[in-house]
This record gives sequence, C-alpha cells and structure tokens, in this order.
Amino acid sequence: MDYQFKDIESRWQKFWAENQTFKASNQSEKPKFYVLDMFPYPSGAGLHVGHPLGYIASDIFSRYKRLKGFNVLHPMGYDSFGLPAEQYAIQTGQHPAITTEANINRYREQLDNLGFSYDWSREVRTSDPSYYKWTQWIFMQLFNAWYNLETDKAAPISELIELFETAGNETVKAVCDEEVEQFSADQWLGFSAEKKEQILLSYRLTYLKESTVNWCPALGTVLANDEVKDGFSERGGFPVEQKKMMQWSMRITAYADRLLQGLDTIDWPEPLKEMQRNWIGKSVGALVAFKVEDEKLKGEAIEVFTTRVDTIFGVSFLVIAPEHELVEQLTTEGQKPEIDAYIAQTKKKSELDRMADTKTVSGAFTGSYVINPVNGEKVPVWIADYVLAGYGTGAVMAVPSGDQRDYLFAKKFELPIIPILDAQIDLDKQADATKDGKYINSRFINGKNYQEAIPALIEFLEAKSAGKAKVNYRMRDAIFGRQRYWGEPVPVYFKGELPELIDEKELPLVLPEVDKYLPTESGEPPLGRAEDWKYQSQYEYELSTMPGWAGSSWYWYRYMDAQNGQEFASKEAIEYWKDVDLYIGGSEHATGHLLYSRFWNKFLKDLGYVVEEEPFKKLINQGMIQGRSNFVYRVIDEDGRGTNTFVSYGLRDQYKTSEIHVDVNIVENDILNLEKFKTFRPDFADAEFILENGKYHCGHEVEKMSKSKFNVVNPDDIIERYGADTLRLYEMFLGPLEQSKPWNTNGIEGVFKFLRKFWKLFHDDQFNFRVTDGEPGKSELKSLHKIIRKVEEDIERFSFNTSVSSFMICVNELTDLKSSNRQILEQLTIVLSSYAPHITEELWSLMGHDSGTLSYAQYPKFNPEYLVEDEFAYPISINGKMKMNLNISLMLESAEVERFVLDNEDVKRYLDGKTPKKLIFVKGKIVNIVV
RNA sequence: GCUCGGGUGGUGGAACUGGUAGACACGCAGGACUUAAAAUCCUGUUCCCGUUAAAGGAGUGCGGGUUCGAUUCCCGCCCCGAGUACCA
Repeated sequence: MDYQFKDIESRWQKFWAENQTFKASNQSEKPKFYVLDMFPYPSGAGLHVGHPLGYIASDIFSRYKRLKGFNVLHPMGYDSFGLPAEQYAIQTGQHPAITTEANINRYREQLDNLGFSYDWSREVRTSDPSYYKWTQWIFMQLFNAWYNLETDKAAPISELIELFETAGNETVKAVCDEEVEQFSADQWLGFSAEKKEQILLSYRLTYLKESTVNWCPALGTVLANDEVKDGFSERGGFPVEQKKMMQWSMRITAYADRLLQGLDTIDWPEPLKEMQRNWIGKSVGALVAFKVEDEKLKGEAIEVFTTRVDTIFGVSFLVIAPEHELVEQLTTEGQKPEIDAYIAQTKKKSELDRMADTKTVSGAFTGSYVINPVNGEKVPVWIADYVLAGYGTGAVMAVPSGDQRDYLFAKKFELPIIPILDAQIDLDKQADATKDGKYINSRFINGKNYQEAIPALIEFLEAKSAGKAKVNYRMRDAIFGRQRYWGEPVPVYFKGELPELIDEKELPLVLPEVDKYLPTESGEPPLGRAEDWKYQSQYEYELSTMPGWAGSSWYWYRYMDAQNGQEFASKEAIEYWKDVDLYIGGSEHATGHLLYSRFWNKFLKDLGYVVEEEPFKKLINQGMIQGRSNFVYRVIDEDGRGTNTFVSYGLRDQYKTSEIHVDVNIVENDILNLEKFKTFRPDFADAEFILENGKYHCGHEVEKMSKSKFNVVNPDDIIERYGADTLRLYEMFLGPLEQSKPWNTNGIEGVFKFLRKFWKLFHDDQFNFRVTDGEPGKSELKSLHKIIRKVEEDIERFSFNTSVSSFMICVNELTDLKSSNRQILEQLTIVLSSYAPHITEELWSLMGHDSGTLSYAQYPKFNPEYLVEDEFAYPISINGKMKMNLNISLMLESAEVERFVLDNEDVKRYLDGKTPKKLIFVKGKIVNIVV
C-alpha cells in the first residue's frame, strides 16, 4: 500500500485515546519532566495554522523525553473565562458557558487532529466551578495574608494581629498602604472591630481601595496596566480613561524585588526578562524633603525622589506635576492666573498627546520657594507636565547641568545652570549626565568622586531628617477586578462598608444566572442583576469578577492533580512534579501572565503550599506566524472603472490596475486556480485573464493573519490534504522556532514527499511491506548514527527545523543505498517518531511490535565508532581561497601532510611556480597554503 | 531616543567553539516515463565572464580592522522587526 495518511492517522489517534497511551502517573521510578504549553483562550474562530507551532514543538519535546526515559507530564486545558464570549453573549443573549463549551469542543477536535500526546485526563477549564473554586480559595489566602519585610515572606494575617496586640504597628515592618496611622498595642485593643478591619485591609495582600483605574467605557470595565497600550484597550482598541473607583488590588509590589532577583535564576529569553525588569522598574536613589519657605505653610515640605542625589548642589528649581497635591497651596496670588491656565491646558491634552509631544517645553512658576536642605538656598517651585504624578513622589529636583529635560526647561525659562562636576563638558549646548570627575560648587562634597559623595550626602540628609536612601519601583499594585459577568466571582460579601470572606465551606461561589450580560440601570456590574443572590440571604456579594489573569496564574499546579476535590493539588503531587521544566508560549504574555504567575507562585511558596520559588524553569517563545496574502490585479479602464480582466503579476505594470486580496486557499505556489477564482466572488464569475506562460501569477505580501485579508489557513485543510505528520514536520521545517515568519504553503510538498520516501524504504516497488533481516552495512550505520546524534542535539537546543533537514538527508542516503535493513529502520523509526508520530507507529507495528509501544521505546544510543573515518577530503586553499579537495589519511600529521600536499601535481599547478611561505594545517579541517 | 532581535541565492532557510558559504527544501529550466495529464524519477540551478569541458573573477546589508583564513571576532554606519518611552 502506498502511504495512506488518512487511515493511518485516524487509526492511531483513536488508539492513543482509547488506550490512554499518554496518561502520566504521579508515581514513577523515572525522573519527572513537565512540559507545558500556554493554554489557549477558546475563541470562536478556532485554531489557525499559527497556533499549533508551539504545541508541535512541545509535543516533539515531550515525546522525545519519554523515549529518553522520563516520566513526562504534558497536559492541556482552556483559559475559558474572557471577554469575547461575553461580548457575544451581550449581542445574542446566549449564555457564555454555552458558546465556550462549543468553542472548546471545536478546539479539542482540531488539537486531536494534530496527534498531540497530551494527557487529557488532566484537562482543566478555568471557567469550570471545580477549577475556579481553587482560584477563589487562593484569593482567600491572599486576603488572609500580609507581607513581613523582616522575613521577606508573606505570612498569615493572624500573625500580624498578634503583633498589633502586643506592640501596635510601630515596630512592625510590613508592606502596606502609604498612609497608615501609627498605633500602640493599647490603642489597637481599644479600636472598634470595624476600625481594626479597616487597618488590616491596608496590610492584606489583596485589598479593596479607592484608586485611580484605567476605565474603558466601551468595554464597561477596568483594565490592568498591561492591558492598556498607548491609551487604548489592548483588546478592541477602545479609548481608556482614568477614573477613581473602589477596586480590588493585589499587592504585587511587595514581591517587586524578589520578582526581579528571581529572573537571574531562570532560563528565559533575555528580551523577555528585560521586559519584566523594565516593568518592575527598580531604581535606587534617595528621597529628599525640600521645606517650603512660606511662613503660612510651615512644616510642609516637597518630597522628591532622585537617583542622583550627588547632584543636589546643582538644583536650581523644583518641578512638580500639575496634579501634585500642594499645587494649590503653593501658588501665590500673583501666579494664580498663570498656573490655572497651565493646568487647564494640560488637562485638555489627552494622555496620548502628552506622550507624543515630548519636544515642547512648557511649565509655570507657582511663585513659591523651597529650601535646599544641603545649602539652605532658595529654590523656585514650578509645575510642568513632564513630571508624572504617578511616578515617585510626583516631584523632581531639577539639575539642569546633569539632566537634558531640566536643561531645556532652564534654558526656556532662564533659570541658572550650575556645573557640579569638573568632568562635565559642553554645558553651553546640552546637559552632561556624567558621573566622572570631582565635584565642584558642592560645599562639603567638593573634590570627592561619585562613589564617595553618595554616602556622605545620605548621612548628612539623614542627620538633618531631610532625606534617606530609597528604592523606588515603577510597578504598581495590580488591579484585580472587572465589572463584567464572565469571570470568577470574588468570594467576598459586605457587612456594611467592609469586605468579608465567605466561609471556605461555601466554595465554589458559583456564578449566578442573570437576565442580561449588561450593567444594571444604576451602573452596577452585571452580577447586580442576579436575583436573590445574597450571602446567607442577607449580605451583598462583591459584584465585580476576577480579571482574566486570575485563573491562569496557578493552572500548572492543577494539572498535577486535576481531579482533587480536597485541595488545589495534593502535597505529594506538588512535591513530585515541583515545577515546569519547559514552558512554551508567546512573548505577548511577558508582563501579564508570566509576571502574575511568578507572583502567585512566590506567595504560595511563602505559605508552604508549593515547593519552588520559580514556577517555570525554562521558557521558550515561539515566533508569531504571520499571514501571507495573495493579490490579483484587476485592469482599470479609461474611465477608472474596474473591468473583469485580471492581469498576471509580472505583466501588471503594462496596465492600470487595482490590487485585490484573493483567498490564499485558491492559490498554490502563487499560481491562481482560475476555476476556483471564478467562484470566489459572484462578480468574478466571468473573469478573463492575461496570463504569463499560461499561468496567472499572484502578488504577495506579509500581513497579519486575518479573515478580512483572506490569508487565514486552517490546519484542518492542510491535514485533509497532506496529513498531520506532514503539517507537524512542515511547521518545524519553516525555520527557527523562536523566529516570527509568514505562513507559506509553498514547500509543503517537499515535506510530504519526504514522508512518502520514508514509507518507501519499508516497501518494495509494488508497495508490499518488506524489511530485510541481517547485519547492516557500514554506510547504513553511518547514516543512522549521524541522525541519532543530530536529532538529540537539535532537540536539546530547540532547533527543530534542522532536524527535519537531517531526516531528509538520512532518508535520501538510505534510499540511495537501497537499504531496507530492519535494525536500521527500527531505530530510525524511533528517532523520527517524536516528529511524525502516526506514520512511525504504523511502521513500528508493521515491523511486528505491539501497538502503541513506540511511544515508550528507548531512544537509540549513539555510537561514535560508526562515524570514524580514516580519510578526509581536505579542502586545499591558497591564501584562504578554496581551490580543490585532496583525500588525505587522518592519521597523518602536519609535516607529512605538508610534504604530501606540496608534492601533488594539481597543487603545483595552482601554485604556478610560486614558493609557499607557510602552510597551515588543521587536522580534520583544512590545509591553507600561504604564498 | 533607549533596549533587545535580525539583514546570507528567485523563496524558506543551513553553516555547533573563526576552517570547503548556500546543506535541506521550494521554485525554475531541461530530460525520462505517458496518447495526454497527474504522480514519479534523472540532470542543472549564487552572480558575472566564458564555454565542448575548463579556467577566471565577485560574493553573507555598507565601510574599515584583527587573522594564514571572517557569515562567525572588533570599530563605525545603513536598513528591517519587536519591546519601551518625559521613570527623575
């Protein structure tokens, strides 16, 4: 039989499913290996050909690791809460659970078609109550925890209460809200229950607080910082505005430093780590208070954060954000009109304008002065929108000689520019931020260098209580609430104003039914519509739901023990699987999912629920598969109207044409299928063509894969035509995994041909199955062992594309050798099986092995002896230019080779009488003659 | 602007620590088989010059450098992609 991929693939997929071939056990003698894919959101559009790229790679890796004797955990599930299902529900009234279920089924079918070796008994769905019960449970642990800076760990809130009862909060070192009043143990004991609760809320790791949020009116919800791009929502691209709201937040900032430190311990792509570092945005500097000079504002001070406290003698003015709380008080009578006008002007500017326009220098003088604590000098206070209210203290000390923005500001408003280091140059043209040289104009640090100046200044400021060293982070606490329906309910109810957790026994708090998926008349989130939805039939539940990242921040643990009804995962399961050894997914989750997951993981570790500080040891980003659009060129007539004539790509310059997207599925290797084109759109039914060599060539361009561009390729279509093994190999063959590349079906034939050729090795010319027993020949063994080593090396370094080429070379060689040797073919089958599991299972069982045993066969052992050569065709180059090859024994050393080479007639001819100056000989590599 | 990637034939790409640039595949051209087509197989295919074959020259974005030898290392520049952006 010829290679019948359809039969073969459906048969083995069925076999694997029925026999649970890939079910992983939580107990094993074998070493564990956990390979994880970023689980998908099941959208209505189904998978396109770009989605499986990472899944194929991780599947190859998983299968390979099984052959290498590992107990492999390779699960899959669905991140099934999310906005699209809800938007669809709003439009159609259809419950999101129903559409989600349908989408999941479709996804599952598509995934199954690809022959993945997932352990489906461990499937999770974040929208399933048996799953989100534990998401809610983790939320409750966070609510019941605080961050102890003494131990640098989270701890149960009960410990904090004990501390308050014995010593108040003066000695407690904890992460908390900024303005928490100080109290003694006695005072604490005297507080009302409500007051205590209020105070505790400012310590809890998840807390409710009035905060400025990114409000997206079009989506009717709050968005996290990483869901907002340039002032628009990442999903949908709707405008986002700032709004004050009571909101649940997660105190991720408590973990800022550990999240930063941890990056050095994990094997992730450097750009991704860099993104997280930038997001966390640690800067080491100092907080300095500048006292306000005005008698009326006695005691008030403006605090600034600076990373260059050494430049403090160069301060010639202070700039505060227009939103700064002291602006009003600082503004003098005379300056009021100017300040008001400036504030009005900045308010008018949208967030976007403000970011785009970084060139124009603008600002206004408040009329007030502050005192520089190091020299007692008067410093004017200005407001300007280049200072951001949200970062640091919303105020900066301006040092025009050292900072370019301050410099431009000083130039524009004619403020002094004071040099502070003797190494600063060109101060008449621009600021110089150097740290080199010795200080000048700087009183007690004059003559010192940078390293000496910083501690001296900190000491001075601390002694005067005017400043201290301070580490600042750009990262903010994460908003943890959406005013939407399709998410996890927050397990909280309200007795009066204050939130309380529901009883753990009540979990899961199931999402209630609502009549419509829209906000209520009074503007409450959709959950406000649920009838009789009250805790203990009397208390109001929290009406917002959890954000999209809640369910995905711990899901890899659920896979370890997916059916557990008592715990999110058993201790034994967690201690066995520990962490993810290999995680494959897109880099778009750099500052969202991957940061939140690390945060929750650290928290769970602090409370002793999990064992590893970092959840994902190694991470690989697969590149994006872009679309590759095809175009036809419609001829335009003299009146500028489109005709029904289409001209081939190469001839289009001879006509006036308009470019039209054409469905890539009716184009092959850029050649248009004319019959299919006529049915593509009704108005093309009687299209005429101007052809090149009898063919219509289409133009092409790389664009995003999208329906409107007619460039979406569905994996099902490819599988229908070539089979899953071909698709798997082809996606790998396309190029390096981590690189983004356009999808292009040109070339898939080559991979398909390869599999047929491989199939033929096992069959005679009449396609009768035939492998021969006996000892393999030297060349066959050489081919085999080359591929054994190559694939091993390639998989370990995630270079899957090069393996595919090597398989082709190997099969070409064996075909040339007319090899049908059982020993050779059996081992080659094992090596290929992780890439092309169906065809190899089929041949494995045809060779007489038990069905399904291939997945747990042993990867062949590489034997270098078969690759040893006694001769090598040395390239002979003259002055570095390769001229010829010469077979020379690998036993020979430099002097002998030199004699042999120079005596050779061809070499003499190339030398043309010239005497060689020198001969370079690198054994097994090259001979280079220098003349 | 800054930080990362990346520029190799008509195309996707290969070349591991400096050692035969273009593996493998697509496409293209020619040929075999066939009444024909599909499928399959064979040959050629970086460019220029030339050709019966040869021989020669250029060549990994551009310009320089180190080296016997550079796609690989160093310096300067150009282009493309991603991230980020008044972060004090």
